[in-house]
Amino acid sequence: MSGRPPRDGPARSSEGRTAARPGVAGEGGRSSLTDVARLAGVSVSTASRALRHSGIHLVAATTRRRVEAAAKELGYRPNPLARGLRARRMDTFAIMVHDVADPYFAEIVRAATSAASGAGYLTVVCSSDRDPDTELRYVDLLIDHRVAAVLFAGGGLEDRAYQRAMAHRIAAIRAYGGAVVALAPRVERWPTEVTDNRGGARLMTEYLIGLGHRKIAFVTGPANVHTSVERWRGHREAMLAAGLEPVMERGDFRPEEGAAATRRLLERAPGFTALFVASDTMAVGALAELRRQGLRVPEDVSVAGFGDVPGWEFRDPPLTTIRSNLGAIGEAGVRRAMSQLNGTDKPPRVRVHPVELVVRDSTRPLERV
Amino acid sequence: MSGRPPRDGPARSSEGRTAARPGVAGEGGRSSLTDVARLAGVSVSTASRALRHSGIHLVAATTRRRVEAAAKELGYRPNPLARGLRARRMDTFAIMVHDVADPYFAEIVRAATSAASGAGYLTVVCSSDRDPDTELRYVDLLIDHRVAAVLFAGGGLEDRAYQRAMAHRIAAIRAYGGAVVALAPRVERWPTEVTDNRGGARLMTEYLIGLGHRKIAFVTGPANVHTSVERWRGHREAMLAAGLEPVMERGDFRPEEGAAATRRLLERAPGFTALFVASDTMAVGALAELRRQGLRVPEDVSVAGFGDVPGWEFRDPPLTTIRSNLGAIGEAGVRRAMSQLNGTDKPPRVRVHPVELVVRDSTRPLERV
DNA sequence: GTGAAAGCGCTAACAG
DNA sequence: CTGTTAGCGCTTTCAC
Repeated sequence: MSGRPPRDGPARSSEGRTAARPGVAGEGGRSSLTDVARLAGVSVSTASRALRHSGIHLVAATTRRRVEAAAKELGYRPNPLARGLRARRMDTFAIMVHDVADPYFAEIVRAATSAASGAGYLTVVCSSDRDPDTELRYVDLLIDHRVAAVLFAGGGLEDRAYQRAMAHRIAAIRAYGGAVVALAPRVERWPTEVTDNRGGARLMTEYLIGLGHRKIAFVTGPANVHTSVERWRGHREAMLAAGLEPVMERGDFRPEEGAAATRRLLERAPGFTALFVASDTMAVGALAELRRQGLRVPEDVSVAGFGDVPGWEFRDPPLTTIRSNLGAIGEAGVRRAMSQLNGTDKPPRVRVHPVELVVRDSTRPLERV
Repeated sequence: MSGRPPRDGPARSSEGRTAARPGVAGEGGRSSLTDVARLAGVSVSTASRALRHSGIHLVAATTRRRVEAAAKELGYRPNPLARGLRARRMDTFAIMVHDVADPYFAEIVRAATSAASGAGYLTVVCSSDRDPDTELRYVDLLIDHRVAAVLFAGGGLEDRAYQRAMAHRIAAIRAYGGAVVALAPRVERWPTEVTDNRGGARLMTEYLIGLGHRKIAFVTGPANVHTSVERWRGHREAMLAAGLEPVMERGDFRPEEGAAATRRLLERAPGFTALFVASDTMAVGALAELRRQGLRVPEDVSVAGFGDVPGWEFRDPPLTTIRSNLGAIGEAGVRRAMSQLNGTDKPPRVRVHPVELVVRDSTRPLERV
């Protein structure tokens, strides 16, 4: 029973290069269940049962031990493709983001891929550039590959045609037993793990008002992204509740656009003493623009962000912002997908993750002149 | 020939929910090659040939047209799992990074996933946290999944045990026809697309020397990462060539560590007039630390980075840095993998991508007192 | 408790 | 040029 196991399958010549070393893991999963069964002296089906349903007793204890020993000796690793073909579904996740290079999404991706790999799942990352067609094409590919779950990290797009097209695809995913999770607000009624966009925006606005600011300008994301809508809604509510007039401009979540929106605000509504940019990424651009125009932060204008991307506390000035726990959302998304897959998902459908106000140096009380 | 195609396979009850709508794409790839063949009135193998080898004429033109029409009518999409099982390899890429949340890697990932998807490939992202074991476990999973290629975006680790373990796995990948590409310096002799780390470090150092600086401090990455070694080497060469004494500290590419290394440098070798931090990410930390210690940039000390992560030109002060074209490297990596897969890869094995000196506001000529 | 057999969807000999 | 056959590696009836 020592040395190389017998193998009479169609051996490819190149296979000889890496000689099978029994017991050494990571040799590339070269021996199949057939090999294991043969070495253990049982049929393939028994081997399958022994290795798979380790909980239930479908197989005699001694047989199971023999199979397990054989598997270990051969360094057996099941072939996920064969399994997936049979099960009509792969043990693979996918995460859809608007832009992986945006630190906000990168952080979610980091947490999600890490959580998934902990459960032995690989994660496909799709960066859609916020383009509906690209996103739909990606989803088609994901369906072809029968991924177990798709996590949509970006806010939904408010576009009827896109939503209809997406609905068909989601039905297809569900049809083969796949799961879908939203990590940002969407019209579709999917299981959702989301940051408290509206509450966070309200919280920050109330904080600024509490500092004595009355003329507060606001920069949000694109009108067709649900996340932007929620943040704008929260800000607006707080402003109106305080009897203040909201002033808003939009960017597309990139620093350049944060700068451009700030420029427009400076022209359209000069004299604001606080600027709330509902995205840290855009806030960087806003700070640059204010500097360019000779305005000091926070002396001349207080600036607040949203998101609190880790590592950004090193900027100058350190930004007051709303901290969303991006890592928690990524992990929760994976857990949520898992529980859908094994049928243990429970209400509530939408789980809102609390945010936290982080006060740093970019905001200060309004000095009454 | 209208309406629902006949289908006598074992229909699952849930399948009725999304009725097959012939001609409508994206229905989830529900009809198989068997369905197409039946509709076209040919055998499965003929259908396969007609759809696959569209270039060569293995099939009569009329037959092909009939098959293509049937495929289109059914919205047929080949099942990559079945194909992969047969071909012993999937049409999927993987990219291994030290940390997806590091903008440096995020940018490479963005470019690579985008290039891959252009060719119809999905991309699995693995974030190893610079941990050899995590990385090896990931590679095992990738091998199980028979990914077509693995792109290693992070510098290799200088650890014999890790290198040996990796060598076995790479052999396994090659054994099934998979490709491997390095996007950073490594001891392993893989096809490589890499930024000019050494030349870039030399270039920046010469620039600083040209500004009149004589006491130049240097921060590089971890000693066991090959990228760090290259940058340190370039810096050292330029310093010695100018008859100057190099002073170096190490960080681990995170801002916190950039700050810590700077602090150590300030203690150990106070009085330097220029600080070259061989990573933009760490430079952010360095800037924060200098500020904390009351040193102005660039008045008191010039600071230079390495990498030029897009979007970071908005920081204060805008950083003088070495621009690596991260996007180009990501794309080149995918192209390189492709050419290995179809056997058209050509020398040179290592392709070095040129860098560019980007002068901004964080450096200035030394003022002779 | 175990084995034989069928089949997931596709491709590639091998005949004809 | 096209059909028949034989798997890729695994899981799951269905018998015994």
